[in-house]
Amino acid sequence: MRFVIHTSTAEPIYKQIVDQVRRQVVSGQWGAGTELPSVRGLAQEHAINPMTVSKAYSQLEAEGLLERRRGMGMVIAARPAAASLAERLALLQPSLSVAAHQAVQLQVDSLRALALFRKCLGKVEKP
Amino acid sequence: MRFVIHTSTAEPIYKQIVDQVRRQVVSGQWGAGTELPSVRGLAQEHAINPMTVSKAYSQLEAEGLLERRRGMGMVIAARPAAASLAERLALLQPSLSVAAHQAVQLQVDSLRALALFRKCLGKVEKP
Amino acid sequence: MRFVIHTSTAEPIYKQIVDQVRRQVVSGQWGAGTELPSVRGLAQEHAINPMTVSKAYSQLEAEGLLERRRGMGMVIAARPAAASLAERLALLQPSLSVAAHQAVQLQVDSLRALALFRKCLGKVEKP
Amino acid sequence: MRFVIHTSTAEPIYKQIVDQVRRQVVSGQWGAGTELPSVRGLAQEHAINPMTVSKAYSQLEAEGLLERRRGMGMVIAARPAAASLAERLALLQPSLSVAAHQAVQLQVDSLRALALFRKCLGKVEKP
DNA sequence: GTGGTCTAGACCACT
DNA sequence: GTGGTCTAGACCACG
Repeated sequence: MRFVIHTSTAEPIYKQIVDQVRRQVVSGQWGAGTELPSVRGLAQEHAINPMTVSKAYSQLEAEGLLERRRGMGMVIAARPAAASLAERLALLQPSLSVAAHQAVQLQVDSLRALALFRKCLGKVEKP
Repeated sequence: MRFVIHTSTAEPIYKQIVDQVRRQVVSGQWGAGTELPSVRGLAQEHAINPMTVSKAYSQLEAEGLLERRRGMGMVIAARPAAASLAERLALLQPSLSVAAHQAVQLQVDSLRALALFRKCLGKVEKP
Repeated sequence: MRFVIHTSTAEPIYKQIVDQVRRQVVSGQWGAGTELPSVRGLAQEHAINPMTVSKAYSQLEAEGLLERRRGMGMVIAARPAAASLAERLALLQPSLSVAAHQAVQLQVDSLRALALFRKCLGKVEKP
Repeated sequence: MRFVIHTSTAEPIYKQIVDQVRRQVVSGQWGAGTELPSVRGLAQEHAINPMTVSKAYSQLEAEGLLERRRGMGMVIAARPAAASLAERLALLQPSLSVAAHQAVQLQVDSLRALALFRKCLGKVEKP
């Protein structure tokens, strides 16, 4: 239930919140019904504006990831099953296409590019 | 000598141009003296604003990567030898780190992610 | 290309904008590529805050109904053809169901309810 | 004596209750002395907060539509005769105006809109 | 010129 | 207590 906010990064604060909630839900750590910190509470805790938090929550609500309990805060919404493997691969492809394009432009051959990607995966999985 | 511009991406157009020129030079594919497309030509070809192309060229000129030949457009500046493999891998890493991060968030295991990346590389090399 | 904004209504301003754009697109009156008034322009024209307009546009962009042309304002996104008559009737039905429910509770018979509705339609068409 | 509560609608719960009672009384279906469901009973039946029901009843009491009988719950207050047809039509008009506005924006012609409304009325009367 | 982001502070509605 | 909405004004990135 903890958020890490970097106010000095280029990434917008509201986006940091959105992504963190999204990850917690996708990874199953926050199941349906989990209550989120209140807009004002989260804002005060990190010394940011309540509007900024509200914007993040609103976006997550629009996505169907959060539900508003009137007068009682936001909770993780009931969700359909996780996306299929094919769907998740389709979501992953754009980033890999971009990287592949860069590898070719940099004259990095496929073997080395794949080795580097494997290394990156290892780092992310066990940092 | 071809540019690929995505106008619907979050990445600014001028940055796409800068990065692509940089990679072509760093990888040694565009040697010193190579002529770049004219500002107007490139702008018209991709239906973007000439100011945007100009901004990208100006930034590259400020870096010393391009030289302005009066009345003859821009050419790749005289440069030391192409970057080493290690340098090129360092330039490639950020994109792969992002993709790796997304793969883990999407619960796509390493084997499948690597297979997808290999497929993307194949597509770019032999389209 | 005109918006009607009621600041004294209970309905939020940003929602009025969202709904009006949505209907204009769904009914085919605003085709793909139609340019929308700028955030600042629309705000000034109706004496409302630019943030309010921005919020509406952002929501429409998240829905995929609008596209952001960087530095050039928002346009109606490329979309499938206008919704069929059946789809438009489906969008209209909820409001009419609510009204029908109220009519029955108010003991207003169907003939009189229909007559009143016809009158309302006349007013809207030729105000 | 039944209420229909939609918790996922934008319309506040307390207002749904107030409006439904008001219409039943105005149309003469609930005469003076009719007993209303208890705050707790109604709240439990629809899984809503008793405070919400209480707020609705209090507002109706303030209007003079309900009377509090100590220890015996609320009853419809003694009232002049049911509202005239004109008054009831005036209460119905706002909903129909909204629907008419939407019909025009959706390019649904009057004939079809009226036909759809007739269908909705039929459904509500004989569900 | 365009939209995006954030802040500070106000008022409202709902539970 | 909760979130929603709006205002006013600031700064930034992009074209």
